[in-house]
Amino acid sequence: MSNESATEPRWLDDEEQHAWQAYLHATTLLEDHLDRQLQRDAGMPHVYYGLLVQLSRAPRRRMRMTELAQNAKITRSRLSHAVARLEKNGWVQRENCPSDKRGQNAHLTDEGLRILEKAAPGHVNAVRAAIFDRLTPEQISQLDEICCVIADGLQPQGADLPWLR
Amino acid sequence: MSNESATEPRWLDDEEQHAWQAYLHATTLLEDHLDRQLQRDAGMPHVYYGLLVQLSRAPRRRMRMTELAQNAKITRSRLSHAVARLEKNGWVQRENCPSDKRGQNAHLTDEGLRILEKAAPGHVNAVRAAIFDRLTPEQISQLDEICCVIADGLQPQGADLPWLR
DNA sequence: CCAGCATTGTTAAATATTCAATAATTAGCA
DNA sequence: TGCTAATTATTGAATATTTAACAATGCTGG
Repeated sequence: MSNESATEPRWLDDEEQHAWQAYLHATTLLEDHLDRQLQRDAGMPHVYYGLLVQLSRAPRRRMRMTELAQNAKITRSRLSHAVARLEKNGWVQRENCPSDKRGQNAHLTDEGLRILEKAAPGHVNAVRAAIFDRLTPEQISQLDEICCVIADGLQPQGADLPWLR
Repeated sequence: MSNESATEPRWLDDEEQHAWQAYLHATTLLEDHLDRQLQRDAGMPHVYYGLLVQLSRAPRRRMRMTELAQNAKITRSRLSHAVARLEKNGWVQRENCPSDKRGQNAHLTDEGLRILEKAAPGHVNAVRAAIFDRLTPEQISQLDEICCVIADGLQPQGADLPWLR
């Protein structure tokens, strides 16, 4: 009768605590850094840039809103707002989906592609400088594996929906 | 004269690309997950929770605004807004700093501490479930090391200010 | 067919964050 | 001392995100 696990959780030990702190510091510093870099050089936050990248890789530079949101790991609502803004910039255009009257396709415009190509080198540089030029090849593959484990655990992987909220 | 590095950046190779994608997915999924968990269980986003944690560990549960911002890796402006909100909740209180008339101390109130203690178990659980229960001890120390490297590279480490923006 | 349920994408309002500018104070130094 | 630069913290406005609700359309079983 000495098991109090119901009321007393398993706290993090020193190593876990340290790793967790390091993780928080690294991720927040990096995200801030990339946001500023892209805001300055391309006029958009990192997430928006990621959307353009996704679209640029899609067939005909088009993607359904839901699929785009899934790939970028953001909610549909957030995507709606983001695309509205990108559309105002002329970088993305919305189109009705032919096969589903509810659907919309986001289309990366020529101008959007130009902006993306202009921003890409600086962005890769920043990512390299922050990560890949500082880690050994072993560490890169460790990071990859670790992140996959974490991401797998957070994806509603059983079902493919409603995936996020 | 075949070096075009000035115009053509070193793009990420396949492994780097994969690791980068995994990193982005893991970090955004995790941050969203923790934000929702804490918003639901404690009525505040993850960053705000982190501020309360910092204060709870500080001597007399008090800390100068700038120091708090540094520890949490956020801007002073963001902290000002955050503390304003936490103060409205009654969880934090601002006090004039005795030794520097410009300064303010943020003080974690008794009620703030109660809220924190109530929220902590669920939060640790969530962090454990997402990370530490899924990684091997080796991976945990790898993650620690990797994150330290990344964070070190992004800190204006030479000077201790202006540290963020 | 069609009634109900699910999915798609959007919206408004509340909340949070960034950015630039500001007032107040302190520190450095001629 | 007195002057300038730097530091502290805040503010307002612009931007971004969350949350819950919604309209429109699609799907499915009776």
